Parts: sequence; structure tokens; C-alpha cells
Amino acid sequence: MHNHPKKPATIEDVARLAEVSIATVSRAISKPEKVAESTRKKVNAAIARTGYTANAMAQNLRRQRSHMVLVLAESISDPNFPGILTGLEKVANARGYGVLIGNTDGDVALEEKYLRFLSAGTADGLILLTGHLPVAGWPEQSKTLIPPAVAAATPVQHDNISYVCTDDRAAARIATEYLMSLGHKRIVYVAGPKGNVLSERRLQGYCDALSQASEPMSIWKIDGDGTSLGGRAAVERLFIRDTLPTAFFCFNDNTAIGVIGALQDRGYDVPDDMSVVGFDDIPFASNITPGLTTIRQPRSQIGEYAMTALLDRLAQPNAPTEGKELHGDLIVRSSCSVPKA
Amino acid sequence: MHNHPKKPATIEDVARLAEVSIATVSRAISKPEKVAESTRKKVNAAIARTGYTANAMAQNLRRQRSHMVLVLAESISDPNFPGILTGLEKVANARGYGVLIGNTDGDVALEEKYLRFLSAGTADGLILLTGHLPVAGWPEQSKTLIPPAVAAATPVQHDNISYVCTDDRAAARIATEYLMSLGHKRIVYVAGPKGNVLSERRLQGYCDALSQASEPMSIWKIDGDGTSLGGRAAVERLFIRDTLPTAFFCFNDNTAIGVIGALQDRGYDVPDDMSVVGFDDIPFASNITPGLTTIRQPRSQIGEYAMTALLDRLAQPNAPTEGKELHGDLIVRSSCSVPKA
DNA sequence: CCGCCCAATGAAAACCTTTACATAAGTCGA
DNA sequence: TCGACTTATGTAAAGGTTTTCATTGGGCGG
Repeated sequence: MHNHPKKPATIEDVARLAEVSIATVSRAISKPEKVAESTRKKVNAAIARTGYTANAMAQNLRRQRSHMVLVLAESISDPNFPGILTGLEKVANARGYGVLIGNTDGDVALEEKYLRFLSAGTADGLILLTGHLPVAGWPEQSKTLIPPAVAAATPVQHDNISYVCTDDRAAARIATEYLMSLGHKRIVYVAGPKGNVLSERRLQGYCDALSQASEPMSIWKIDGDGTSLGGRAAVERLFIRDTLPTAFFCFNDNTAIGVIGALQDRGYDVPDDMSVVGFDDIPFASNITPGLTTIRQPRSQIGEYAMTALLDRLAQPNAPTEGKELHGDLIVRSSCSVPKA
Repeated sequence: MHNHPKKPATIEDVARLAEVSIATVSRAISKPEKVAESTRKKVNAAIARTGYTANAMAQNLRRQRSHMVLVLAESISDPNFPGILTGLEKVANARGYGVLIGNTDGDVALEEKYLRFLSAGTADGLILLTGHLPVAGWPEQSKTLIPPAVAAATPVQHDNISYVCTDDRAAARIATEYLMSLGHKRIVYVAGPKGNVLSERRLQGYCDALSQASEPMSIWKIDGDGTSLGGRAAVERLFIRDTLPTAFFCFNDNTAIGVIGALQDRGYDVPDDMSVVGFDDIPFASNITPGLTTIRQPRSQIGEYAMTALLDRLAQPNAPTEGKELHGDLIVRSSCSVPKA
């Protein structure tokens, strides 16, 4: 425990102190069974005395592995992000990997900059939270040029990329069926941003449910943008019409919160006058009045699965890719009731 | 653009193609002015042809710098986290650094595990979002043994650690004065978790304001825990008393949301019957009813400052440490009004 | 007692850069 | 024309591991 505030100890220092070669020290650490008991003890003593920690950069260089994973996200502030990240981080940590954050803000240049982490070897693999293939070029290039990647939360179509996300279609169907079971006949789907894959998937589930109705129900979709302001705007536009829905199924909780706010402002009571269902179960869904009935996305689980898939892939580069869709539960709170008369 | 799906190109490949030495290639990249125009062109052509990207691990090893910063957080899900991280990430990226996330969950063992990133050289510096010195030992050890670190969001007392956070005391004072200016005489402070430094700082600001009152006002503090449930519980306890406050100043927005919820459940109107002020201005503060009046923490700015301080420190290891407190604005929404009668 | 095999260890190469130092070819002033 | 500088480039060391291959010595079957 001598305090040498000098340079950190290297494997050579340890070797010298233990009177063995550096190769033996290396082995004593990584494959203890390969070295004699007595030697191992000497080495461990020397390690303790020097306070030696293997230099990760040298290890990385030699092993050609950085043990880092790059997580590319469009927005760190997305309410789903922390939960997913928690899951990602948890298994990465457990398996000796570090998690590197890349916030792209939708900026392609930034995205490209981050991808250089991969070609430079700073990161071994990629978790895509962006919902799209990383920039140009990739799709055309040969399979092998694509770094190991897994898409999480939003599916991505590519032969060489696994994905894990919520089974939006099934979940949306469940949500819609719930409204139908309460007796609602006019249910509107408040969509997400134009062209958003998740919004399309949820729309399908909504349609699935409608198509099973005993008496025909018509598909009714209005635009939103995934924000609460978008939800408000959607409601405003609705009031120009002569007929109103009795229930709203919203692309996400943010939208639902906007919808509820706008309805309340108009003097409608939720759920007495109108029912609203969201999607995500963001932390605040339970904190608004009324408590929001919504679909819970298994965020942390999505993260865990995605990281597991990626790390497995790194260990087994030729393993086949797969798409995994996790079940999303309906969380019933108090934003829905039977339709008024 | 020949597609060699083989190994990535090394500096040697480039050198061979450009018919120069690897040293020249290295210089052509990092100090272009040191190499003749003609050579530079040849090198650049060769780089383009090979698709060369310098191997970061080799660079790191040689330069003894990983260009990574470890961000240690107690909980990724804290509503303040994304904003701070955004700021951190932004300047790190701009200055060529990567951001590594470590989620400790308050687990000391995990924290220690992450700190090994520093001793192993995986990260050059540390951003502390945990509010405390990293685990045991450090405080006693000599200055130089502490890796470059900056505390963000929660101040940390250590000679060798800079910190940047909101000026809680001043902000809390402003919030309290605002309530006083509306005419409130009985203002209660709903505290955060026991022993929380930030809660203490905000309490001080609250006291500062009270002590300036024209007619003496008494300090009234009740316990909370920083969650909305804690806020609810605090209100419940209050109702056992015979006298009630007319306004609540809460440790944070979560608490405030709980307080408002509990008051509403009891049949009180906010702000007509009771006023409530929060702290943080989390994204949902504007989405609840009534819109929450609160102090906005300059989250992103805190992150930017903290990262700047850390990176400056890495470049200038002997620069003095400093504590920086940023101004927090009062955001007036609709959770406050003049006291009844 | 001999040869074979195994276990334990060491020497050295490889991983890929950056950079201090050496060298070669000019430039320029005297 | 020569030496002193300058500029452009090359050589080789250094950075700290891991791992292959070679070496040594001992155990053991024949």
C-alpha cells in the first residue's frame, strides 16, 4: 500500500515484484487455472502491493475489442428513454460492457459523427433508438460491412439487424377492444407524427379491433404529432365537425394528456363525457387527473433484451438476427368509462 | 473504393498506397501544415481509397487519453437527468469526447465498479450526479490521487472537485417571496428526503425570505421525500392539525404534484383555496392542472458548464477548482393566487 | 533407465498509433 | 563555394497488454 502518487503500476511492475514474467502475471489474472498455486499467490500479493489495474486501452488494442456499446438516440428527453437506457445499462454492466450515449437530435451529420465511433473501434456495437438505419450507404452495402446493431423500441427492417420492441399492434388492439367493451361506438385514433412507424403499427391494431366488432364501426383517424400540443390541436380540429367521438385512443401518453387537457378546457369531463386511452405509461400517466388508462411499454425489458441480443451477437457474429415483440399491458386507471347515453 | 470486406485498413495500408512512411501519414492527418502539399494530396487520396479510419484504441494507448468521460448518476430516471445529460453530451461531443453512462442506483458496489473505469483508463474524467464523493477512501487520500471530477446539479464539498448547480438558496427565496407578495402569511415548506443537501439549501432560501417579512412569519417545515407520494403523505399529516397553511413551497415538482393531488382529493381548489410552488420545472409541470408555478432549473446549462469545467480541467490539470451556482427562474403558471379572505 | 507427455513458465511478436530523433535535400548569406 | 539553417521525410521507440510458441523440468509407462 505504499503511496506512489507517480504513474500507475503496469504489469511489468507487478511482474518484477512477484519475480515472474509479465506473461505469467497476465495469465494469473485471466486464466488462474493455468498458473501454479504458489505463483498465483505471489502475483496476487504483488498486485495488491502495487494497486495494479490493467490498462484498458492496452487491453482493448490487443484484444481488438473496446467493450463499449454505442446507444444512438434521437432525443434523450423522450419519456421512454430513461427506462430503456436503464435496461440497456443494466445488462451491459453485468456483462462487462460500457454504454456510450449519442444524442442525434435527428441531425444526420451528428449521427454520422457518432458512427465513426464504430469504425474507429471505440465501440463494438450499436443500439439504435432512432428508428431508422444509420444514415446513407448502409442499405446497399454488403452485409458484413454493417457493424453489429440492434434496434430497440422502434423496429428497423434490415436483414442484418435484430430488433426488439413492444407488440404495438396487439397492444393497440387490446386498448381499442377495452374501449369497445365499455360500449363505445365512435372511437377516434389520434395518430403520431406523419409516417411514424409506431403510429402505423398502432393504427393497425386499432383497425384489427374495429373489424371484429359485432356491428360495423368505421375507422376514424386524425393527425397528431406525438406531443401534448399536438393532442390539443387534434381535439380543436375535431370540434369543427358536427359529430364527436365518445372515446379517444391516442398514439402516446403525451398526446393523450393534450387531448384530456383540451377536452377539459372545453368543459367536457373525462371520463364522464369522453374516454381517453394513451400508450407508453410514462411516469406521469398516474399523476394527472384523471389517472390515465394506457398501455404500458416494458421499457426496461426492451432495453435488457436489446442489449442481450447485441452482446450475444458480438460473441457469436454469425448468429441469425431476429425480431422480438414484447407484450404491452393495459393499465386501467380512471380516464375511461361507459359512453354517455 | 474497392470493397475489401477484410480487416479495416491500417495506417500502413495507407502509407504503402501513398508511397510514404506511416509517420508522414500520421502527420498529414494531425498536423497537415508539417507536410508538403503534394504529399498531403497523395495521402488523402490513399485514405479515401482505403476508407481508412484511425484506430481509436491505438491512439488512446499511445496518447494515454481515452477521450471518454464517465457520468455517474444515482438514477437515470430522475426527471432532471435527461436535461443535464443533454447539456453534458453536447459539449463533450463538440470537444471530441464520448459520454459513458454509469447508473448506480445508490449501490456502492456498483459505484466502485464504475470507478474502475477511471483507474483502468477507460475514462479520463468523472461527472458526479450522485451528490456525494465517490465511495470510501477518497476523502483521505492525497489530492493528486483523485481523478479529475466535477459535480453537477448537487454541490460536493472537496478541495479538488468543482461543482456547478442551481443557486437553490436564492431561487427558493424568490419562490417564497413570490408567495409572500401574493399576501400569504402561512407558508409551509415541504422538504425533500432526510439529509438531502438540496433540500437544506432550499430551506435556507425559504428562511431568508421569511426573515425579511414586514411582520414576523414563522418557519414551518414538514417532511417529504421528493416523490409525489411523499407530497401526498405530507398533506395528509397536515390535516391532523388545527391550523392549515395557505401556501406550500415544495422541495421539488414531484412533491408539489403530490401535494396538489392530495389537496384536490380533499376538496380544496388549487389555486383558489391553496397555493403551491414547486422546484425543477420538470417537463410535466406545465401539463398538470393547474399548471405548476415553479423554479426552473437550467438543466442543460448545468450540464454544459459541468462538462466544460471538466474538459478544461483535463487540458489544464492544475487549474483551480471552483463552485458555480446558476440562477433559477421563477416560472409563473396557475397554481398560485392571493390567499382566501 | 529411457523417452514421452504434460504442466508451468518465459521470450517475443502483435495490436496500431504518435513522436523524438535522425537524415537528406534544399535555401541563403557570406 | 561552403557552412548554417530550414523543411520534408523516414526510422524506430514507446505505449501496456495478450497470446503463440519455445523451453524447462518432472512424472510416469514401458
